Amino acid sequence: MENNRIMIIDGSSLLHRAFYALPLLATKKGLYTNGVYGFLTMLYKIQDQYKPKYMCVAFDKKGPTFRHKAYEEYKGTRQSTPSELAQQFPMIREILSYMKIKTLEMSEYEADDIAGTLARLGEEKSLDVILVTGDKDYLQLATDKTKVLITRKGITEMEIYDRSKIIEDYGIEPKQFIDLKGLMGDKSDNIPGVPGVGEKTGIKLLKEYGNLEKIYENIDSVSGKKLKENLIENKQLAFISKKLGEIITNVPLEISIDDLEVEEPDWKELKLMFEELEFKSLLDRIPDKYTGKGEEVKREFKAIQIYQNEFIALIEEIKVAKKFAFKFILDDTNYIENEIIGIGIKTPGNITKYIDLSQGIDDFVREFKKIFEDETIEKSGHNLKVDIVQLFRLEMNIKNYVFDSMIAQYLLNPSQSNYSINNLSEEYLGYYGTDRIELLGKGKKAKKISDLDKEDILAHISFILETVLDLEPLMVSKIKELGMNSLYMDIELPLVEVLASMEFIGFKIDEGELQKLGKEYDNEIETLTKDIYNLAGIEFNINSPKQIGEILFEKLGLPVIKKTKTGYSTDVEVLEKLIDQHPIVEKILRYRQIVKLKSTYIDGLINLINKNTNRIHSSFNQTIATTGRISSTDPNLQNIPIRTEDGRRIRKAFVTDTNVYKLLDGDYSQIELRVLAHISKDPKLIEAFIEGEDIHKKTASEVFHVELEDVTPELRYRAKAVNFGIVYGISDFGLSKDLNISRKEAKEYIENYFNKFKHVKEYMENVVEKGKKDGYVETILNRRRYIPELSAKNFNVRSFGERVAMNTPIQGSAADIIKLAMVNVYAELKKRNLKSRLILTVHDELILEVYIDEIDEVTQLVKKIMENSIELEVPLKVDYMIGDSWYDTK
DNA sequence: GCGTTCACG
DNA sequence: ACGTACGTGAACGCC
Repeated sequence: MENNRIMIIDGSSLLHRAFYALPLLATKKGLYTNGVYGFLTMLYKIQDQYKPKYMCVAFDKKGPTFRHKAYEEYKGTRQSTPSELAQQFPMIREILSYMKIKTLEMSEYEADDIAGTLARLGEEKSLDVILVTGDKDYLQLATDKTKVLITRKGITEMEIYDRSKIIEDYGIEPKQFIDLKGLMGDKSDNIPGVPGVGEKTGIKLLKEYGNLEKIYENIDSVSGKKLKENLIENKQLAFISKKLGEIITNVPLEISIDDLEVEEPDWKELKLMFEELEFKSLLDRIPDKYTGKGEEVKREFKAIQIYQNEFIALIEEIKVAKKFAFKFILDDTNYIENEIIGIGIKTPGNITKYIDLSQGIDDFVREFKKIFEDETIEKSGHNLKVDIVQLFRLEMNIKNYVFDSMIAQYLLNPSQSNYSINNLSEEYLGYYGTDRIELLGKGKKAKKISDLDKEDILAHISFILETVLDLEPLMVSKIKELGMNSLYMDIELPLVEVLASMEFIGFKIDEGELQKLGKEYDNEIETLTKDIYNLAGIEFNINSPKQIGEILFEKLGLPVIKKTKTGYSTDVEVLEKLIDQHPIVEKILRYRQIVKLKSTYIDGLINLINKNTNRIHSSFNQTIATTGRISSTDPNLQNIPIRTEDGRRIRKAFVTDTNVYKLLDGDYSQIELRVLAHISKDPKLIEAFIEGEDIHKKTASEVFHVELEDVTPELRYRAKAVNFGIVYGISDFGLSKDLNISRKEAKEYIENYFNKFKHVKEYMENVVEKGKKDGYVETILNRRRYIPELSAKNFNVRSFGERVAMNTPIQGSAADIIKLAMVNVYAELKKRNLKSRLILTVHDELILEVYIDEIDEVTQLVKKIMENSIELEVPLKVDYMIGDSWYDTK
């Protein structure tokens, strides 16, 4: 800071400008942030440009000012600040405090008076003064030393004025702007001025006479009869207006310029704030070392490496403690087959021990197997699924694991996007250390664990394990407080091992079948490509929606049905409406379909077949879906095609291990509607399920007022759409789009439905109300999801919250139920020592590889467990199929 | 890295 | 009047 500048910002003005310049952005939690974001963007921009030595942000203070005393109507027409903006004032103040930029406010004075005063003080100290604002009134403060920086449009453009620029642009001195205000007034502040005098006339008068006093001294010589009359009649108003418009420069501030010197920000707090507000681009401004790199950790973590001759001592330590936390160190995230580099083990109160396993693991396994399998010793960890997979690889069966901090946090807040150990330690323990991503970097530049110094690995592993043990009592008691102990201990925690097992076993793939299908798809793609080029009369990239748009809507002149942010929409919905208009449309639809199958499901799957096992080992994530569902990646096995025959054939490649296994696929029938019947206690719905009726048919009969036997397939189809809509938190718009009917008609369907299923309607109303009151909604087994959107002012955000409130207990309870079934199936198979095994779940479906001799036993067992893991007001029904491939289990 | 599209429940 | 179905993941184009 070699310069001598002071920058004074009108915070109130700038936040207003930013707020209205940007669309109403909200975070996932529903906090509005657009004003704050725009403010910071501007602040950083000008700070980078001018690098002031001193900075300060002035705010208006609530309550009347001396101007109100002088003139009662001052700012009388001012609209009250919308709450979406009002809530952003505390946010920006908090951020400024972390940036170590002083904020000032004074009762009875406005921000501009504070700015004017500081500008004067700055000039007296011979500083260059820069005033930043969105308010033109500041121009009166400009001098040769004081410059005014005014936002122009949006948030990126600003214009700088000093005295000479103002004279050049307006032809009057800055000080004369005060007189100008007296003449023209200010609508937004309800300053009256002289009627009929605007900026042009005002400036003309001031150029001629100099100031308000001189105008009135020479009033007789003013030209224009009407103008002269107005001036005479409103003399008093003019002088009051001038007084109101004058920014005063002698506010009794209790602070000196020296107090405003810019300091080093509190990076740690700033980072947390930017993360909470989801300001990703601003996070780049946080120096690396505060985003968590090595030497700057607030707490230092130590571990010691031990060797084989110390195993006995460690085992003794564990046996005494009856508890330990552990984590494997792997050289990559593909943990099914990558090298195990080491393991960290920590017992409460003792230093973390690290064992290098890269040179040989057998001795370790021999010594520690009994420890991991000892039911009297508790184990804890973070993201234990990965570690349990390692134990499976080493043929160890973990027993009595009691805490996984990642899973615990997911239950406490399933909406979180990052469950890293660093996040948890910051939130619960107020310290942070070095977690994996920060140690290794991400993307292409990512290092390998094996490239790291031993010191870093030791610090990393001890950070994790120490944190886990510190978190455990805090998080467990929180979970108990919220009534989720059973959900945690009986479902989510045991499920970790189930998922680990499913990943470890994998799904056997017939690669030849995929290759064969791929060739068929390729042939068709080739033909389609030629046809499309011919029909278009030009070769182009059919994979580019942009180019398709150009061909269809510009070259071929088809009508535009809908637009996206970036141009024409060309999605299925649009293309299906255009299908009769040009033969190319049908070809494009078909092309899209086949290319999707080829690239995602043929090429994508082949890529992920494990060469050693000929199996696909997907990852099942337990902490992604906010409703409680499990998700699947690399590959996603939960969206393998089924709806069209062309796609469904992919499932022929999903087979069983050798000839001694078959696939068993059991799925819940209508689980979400059954859950709805249970939680709404709707008698009609409950009765329908108890009687075993076709629920869509029954719905059709009720909604369309026809006898059950008169329900046509078309009516049933519509009723099915209504049922889906109910589960999703229905809207007439959504239903009308789905069924291609008018909104009015859709609305009637919904009204009819709610008239017949009155308790469902009540449930919908009650759950939204409960969500608004408590801030969260719950599933049958007390899984909780917070919905801050429910208290949003914005209609769309709030409506979204309401649909989420209606849907989450339904989708989430269904997830509870299938998870419970998975845990029970897994345990029972183990207990009975069966060879059959669970390999996949698809939300309402369980897939097992069943040993041939066990088919009858396992089928009955799975069906029974799935149907009886929980007792509801309605029966649960499971349909199942057995086959040699997933295709055959239809 | 984001937007579009499309696969599933 | 607002502009919307709920929950996911992968491939691709484009900047």
